[in-house]
Amino acid sequence: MTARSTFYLTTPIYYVNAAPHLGHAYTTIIADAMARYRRLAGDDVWFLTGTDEHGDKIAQAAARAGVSPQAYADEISSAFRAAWGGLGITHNDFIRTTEPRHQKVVQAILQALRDAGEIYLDKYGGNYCFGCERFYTDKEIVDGKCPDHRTPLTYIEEENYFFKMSKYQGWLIEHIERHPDFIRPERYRNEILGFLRDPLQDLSISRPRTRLEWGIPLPFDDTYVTYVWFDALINYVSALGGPGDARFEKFWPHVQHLIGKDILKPHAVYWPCMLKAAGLPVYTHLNVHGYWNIGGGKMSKSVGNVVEALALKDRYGNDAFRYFVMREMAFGLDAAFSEEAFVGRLNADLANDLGNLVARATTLLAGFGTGGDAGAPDAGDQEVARAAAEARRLVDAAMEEFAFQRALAEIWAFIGAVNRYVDATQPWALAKAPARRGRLARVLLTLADALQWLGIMLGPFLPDAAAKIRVAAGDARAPRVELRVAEVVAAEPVPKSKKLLKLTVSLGDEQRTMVAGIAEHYAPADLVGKKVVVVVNLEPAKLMGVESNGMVLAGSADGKLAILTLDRDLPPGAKVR
RNA sequence: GGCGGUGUAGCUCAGCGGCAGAGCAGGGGUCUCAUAAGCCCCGUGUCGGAGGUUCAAUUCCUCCCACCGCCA
Repeated sequence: MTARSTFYLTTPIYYVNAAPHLGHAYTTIIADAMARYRRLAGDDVWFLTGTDEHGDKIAQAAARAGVSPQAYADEISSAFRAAWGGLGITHNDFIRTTEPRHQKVVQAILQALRDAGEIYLDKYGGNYCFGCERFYTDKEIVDGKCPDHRTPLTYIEEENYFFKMSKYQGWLIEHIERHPDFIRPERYRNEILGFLRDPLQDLSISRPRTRLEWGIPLPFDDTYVTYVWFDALINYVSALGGPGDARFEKFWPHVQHLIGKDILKPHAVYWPCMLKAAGLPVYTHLNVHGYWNIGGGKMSKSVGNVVEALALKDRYGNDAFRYFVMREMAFGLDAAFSEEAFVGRLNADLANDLGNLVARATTLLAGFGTGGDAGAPDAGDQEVARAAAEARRLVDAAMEEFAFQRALAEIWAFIGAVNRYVDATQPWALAKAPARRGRLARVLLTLADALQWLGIMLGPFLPDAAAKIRVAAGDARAPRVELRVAEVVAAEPVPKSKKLLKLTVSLGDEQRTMVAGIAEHYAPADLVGKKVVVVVNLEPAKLMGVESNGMVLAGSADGKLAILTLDRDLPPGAKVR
């Protein structure tokens, strides 16, 4: 028994300059799987995603489209919401940086930092690229042009506000060294420690409104707006209502961020320094994943094939898509995305191993049932239970470090074990030997247990398939209710009972006593000769001293009660299906 | 240019001082409950190259080559 723990998980907020694609979907899917997994473990989970909506690029795109920046952001943000709906994402909140609740917290934090002397105004000049929304150093410039856009740069001299990030360099290095899994996997931690070996610069956090209108105004100087990261990163705090809010106080101390490696530096360097300066606890873990390579080339947000990749979800199903991205990519490393690999996984893992196991188990359970006295578990049966427990332990360990691919591999190792168990025990052969019915029942119970376990453990990864498996396993275990037509041959009140009648019913070849709670609605004489519907395979039960061997079916509503009868005649004992 | 990473079976990768591993693909066999699925069997690969340390190196060290990342 572990104590119920609190867990706050975030995805990045996605920039609304592009429609949702594979990169966004991967991050969000693994976050969802993690959130579902922790909920399954009984944790108190808050799972946040959202959209980042300010900046030049949005303003420009809106102008090109002939709409306001807000209308433009509304449209793309809705597309993200819709995409997550389609993928069955179970986020608890969706934040947008244009929402008042976010702007309020950003401004409060900026003002507090300004008051504390953490923000200062300074003048500087440099070569600026409007496309990149940033200055370039002389060394970076290629032939006097932007190294990225290949367009001419503009020399700009202006005053801006700066955050005193450099003063936190020593603290940050020490924090990372004292918490080895603060940034994980390790390769990204090393990358940041390498970066921090050189002096850290202060961070420019503003842009003059003359140049950039579409942003959050600085609370202490409204001729400026907040620039990029001070706006975007604070979403993780503002979505909880900010310091002082009950939700913030509850979840913030347990926050873990999930990001792609493209935004490592802001999250690993700027964000901890910002939090430290604001007097807020830093996150517990920054979990960093790699890129998807598509068709041999780099994944790029502007390339159409990343959108096509997401379309495979519609062609092959949500579960298949989720499974592929989580199983194929080793967390933290890059991976290749191709329809060929996708279909390979689909066939080998989902259809052959899992799908076939569920199909054969369902048929076996439905065909032979789990009724009757089950024999004692033998070593093979116990091994299945042991394998399930071991798999659970390994999946827990893998999920602790966001190793989704390993978690799935462990579950599939169990699926392999169950397939081997079915082959070894051969329930179809046991069914042909009447003397081995007890053994058969035990094997089928073991199989039903295994199926049930899979239905639960696969839930975070394959929500739809897992739900179907749980239904199949539940049906197998639930004793099938056996219904018959019965004729009431005698009826009398049960002594000292207001509600109960003792009925004697005929099932054709036998007579039984059944006690029914219908005395307030039917007189004994009204019932004799009636054809009713009864349950015949119940355990005997004693009611007010009378043993009842079955149950008469009746419906009730608003104090009225009616027993089920036939609208045509059938002989007593007729089966009801 | 500086720092770091990676290079292992056809493919994707694990192992990281003690006789080279897994999954997939491929070949063979077998069962019939099952989705032409399952299960069983089949891998001598200069562990990128060259040197070195060691009784012993895929594993540690140095250099080189190739690719990748971060920084400039």
